[in-house]
Amino acid sequence: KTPLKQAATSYSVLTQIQPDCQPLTTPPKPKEILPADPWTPTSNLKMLISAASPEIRSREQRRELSNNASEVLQAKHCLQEHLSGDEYEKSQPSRKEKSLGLLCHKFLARYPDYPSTAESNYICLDEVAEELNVERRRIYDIVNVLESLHMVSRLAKNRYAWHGRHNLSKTLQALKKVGEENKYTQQIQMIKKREYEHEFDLDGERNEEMARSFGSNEHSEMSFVELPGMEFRAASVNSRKDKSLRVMSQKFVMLFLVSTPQIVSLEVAAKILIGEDQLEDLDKSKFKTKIRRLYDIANVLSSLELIKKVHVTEERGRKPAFKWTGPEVLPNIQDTKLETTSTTCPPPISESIPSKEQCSKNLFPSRGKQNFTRHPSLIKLVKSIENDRRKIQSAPTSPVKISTSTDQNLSAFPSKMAQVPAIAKHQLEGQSKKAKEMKMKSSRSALECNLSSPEVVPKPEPPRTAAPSQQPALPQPLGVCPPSHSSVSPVILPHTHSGVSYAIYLHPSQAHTVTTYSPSFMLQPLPCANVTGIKSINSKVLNKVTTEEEDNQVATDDPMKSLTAKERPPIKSETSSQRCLKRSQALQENNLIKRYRSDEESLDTSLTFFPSGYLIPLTQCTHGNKAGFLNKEKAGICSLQHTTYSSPIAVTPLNIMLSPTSIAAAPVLSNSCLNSSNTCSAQNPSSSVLNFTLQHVGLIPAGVQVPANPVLQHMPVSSQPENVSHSSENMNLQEEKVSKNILQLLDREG
DNA sequence: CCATCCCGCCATTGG
DNA sequence: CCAATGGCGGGATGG
Repeated sequence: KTPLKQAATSYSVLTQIQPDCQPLTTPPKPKEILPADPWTPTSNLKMLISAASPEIRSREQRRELSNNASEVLQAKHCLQEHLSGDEYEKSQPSRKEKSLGLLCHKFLARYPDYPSTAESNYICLDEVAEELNVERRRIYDIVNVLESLHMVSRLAKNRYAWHGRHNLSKTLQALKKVGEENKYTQQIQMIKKREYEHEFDLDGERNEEMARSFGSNEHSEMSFVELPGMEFRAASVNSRKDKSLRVMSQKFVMLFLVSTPQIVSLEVAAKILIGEDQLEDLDKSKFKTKIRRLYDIANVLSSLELIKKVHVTEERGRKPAFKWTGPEVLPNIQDTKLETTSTTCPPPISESIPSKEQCSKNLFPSRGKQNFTRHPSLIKLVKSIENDRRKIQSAPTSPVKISTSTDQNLSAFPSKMAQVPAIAKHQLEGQSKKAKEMKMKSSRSALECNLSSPEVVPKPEPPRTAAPSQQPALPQPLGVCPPSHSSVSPVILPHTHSGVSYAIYLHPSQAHTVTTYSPSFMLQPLPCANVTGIKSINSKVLNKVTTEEEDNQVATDDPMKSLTAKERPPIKSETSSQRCLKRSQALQENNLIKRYRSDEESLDTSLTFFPSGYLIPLTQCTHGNKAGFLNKEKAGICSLQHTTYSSPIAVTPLNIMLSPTSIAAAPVLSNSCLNSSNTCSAQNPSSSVLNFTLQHVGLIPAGVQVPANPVLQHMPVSSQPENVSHSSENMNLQEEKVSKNILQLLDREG
């Protein structure tokens, strides 16, 4: 409102930006370096640029045009528009310029990513607020989420310490772990599932089941996740840990770290974050508020370049979502010695040993005042384990032993197979709007394509470039990855990720719709219903993620949609009849679902999990032959790395890479998939995968199909065994995990 | 219209 | 008790 405001901002920003030089002290407030020139769009522009450049400077290795830069540029454009038009708009800082994101950039620009010594940088809220010319309130917003990442810590009122990204890696590890313990993956699935059902919406009876499905889901609240080593001092000042924004922020991050295509839609996030306290409370206003907060958090996370905004498009329309762009988080196996170098951030650390030691305590503080908030989760873990045990014991069916089964969220499980992005999307250079932009985008996306997948598949037919020659190399899948790009290609690391996602390849005509979905859903009884799926037959766009520059369509995970998808090409005759029956069958299936549901009920969260042995990471997608096969099968499946681009035309087939493990596990697959294989004529995806896989690996001749277990075939509800055994497996592994951790701990201390 | 999210009121905290 | 914090959601804004 006041012109002074702007002027002040501009100089303060200009002068504060020497973080690289003297990180040791809070930059003195230079009062009159710049004769605060009157506010003009131009000056503001300058400010923005200057704000940006040091940022960029400080992270040379960064991708050229990161969100960071682009964001600023965007603002710049905005301003330029103002300029060109009429600069009469002098007084309108324009909402964007006051955005939290921008503010956050300014804030971050003041401090180095990796301060040389942790203790040296202090932040005085007052000061910052003043210098940045914002309401103090806003600073709190920023600082809170920074604190949730342990990039800062509170020292006293008005006083924070700046740690930069030194702790980031550890924090993320911790968060991921907690997220796993919280079964966030499952919760996400749950939400999506329900969402789907809702949409499926047969007659008015959807609410009834919704109510209880979450019932078992009493998730004890977890509180702020502390980083060991950061807690000192905290006790006195940090007593109030229940600050929701911080916790919320952590949880939000967890969602990313836990879900496999690291994309989280606001909606899902909000639901989960709400669902934790109060279960089903589709309170509209509460939801709305949650979303609001998430935007706030997302903004600063974006500024930190940990996430970026994308869109998940499905038949309903596009939903806002965010994609993790931060460092890959490895399950923390390596001890404190080896700093897991994040892919994104240069690990300049060399002398930060003190701080590291400080943090290196252990992730599971066992006693003393270290009893920070870590405990609740542990407790919860135990609780949930016991719970599981109980459930299992009371389970109606005796568990079937599945050797390789593993829970999704056991990241520790050595599925050595690296996942390499499977599909590459080639941009159609058909249309043009803004030449330059276009150029930029396409080049960039091409780049990303390259990164995510060794080869770009221009068209389906001539697999020329493609690598039919590319044999499914079992042992080392990684080789293919271009090592260069940092932030975009975290893939390089052997992706120990637990949950692997799969993509369904659609018929060429459906084009631009590649979907990833998480395996766990495949075993759901729902597929049947799906297949009968109403709009599925023609539904073209199932799910896609669009980047800001809506050029790239990224695959995302939405089990439902994707399932719907595979129904597509009605090849067999039965399909038609099936279609006729759609309606009635649908109802029938609905019942089926319910039945299943109730059965499920005895089983905790009741999600059927895809044993990890089923992981079928894909190296890459290649020629069209396979595509044909897949299409015929109505579904192809491959695992995706986070980003996948689909071409409007090209159906990108795949190479499946199998590890011995998965092969071993394969037979089981036929078992577990039958539940969906009878009612619907459509072939069950799982068996498709199996067959495809086996064929591909040469275990069975092409053309031969491994039939689903004939006996079980007519048992609609048959997933229980897996479920059970699964849970138990899960439990065991978790326990094992815990004990391992404890051992580690002891080891370290000893 | 609707996705975003700025703004600042006002309840809590904590010093 | 008062300043520091930080829920919270109305309503503005840009696309």
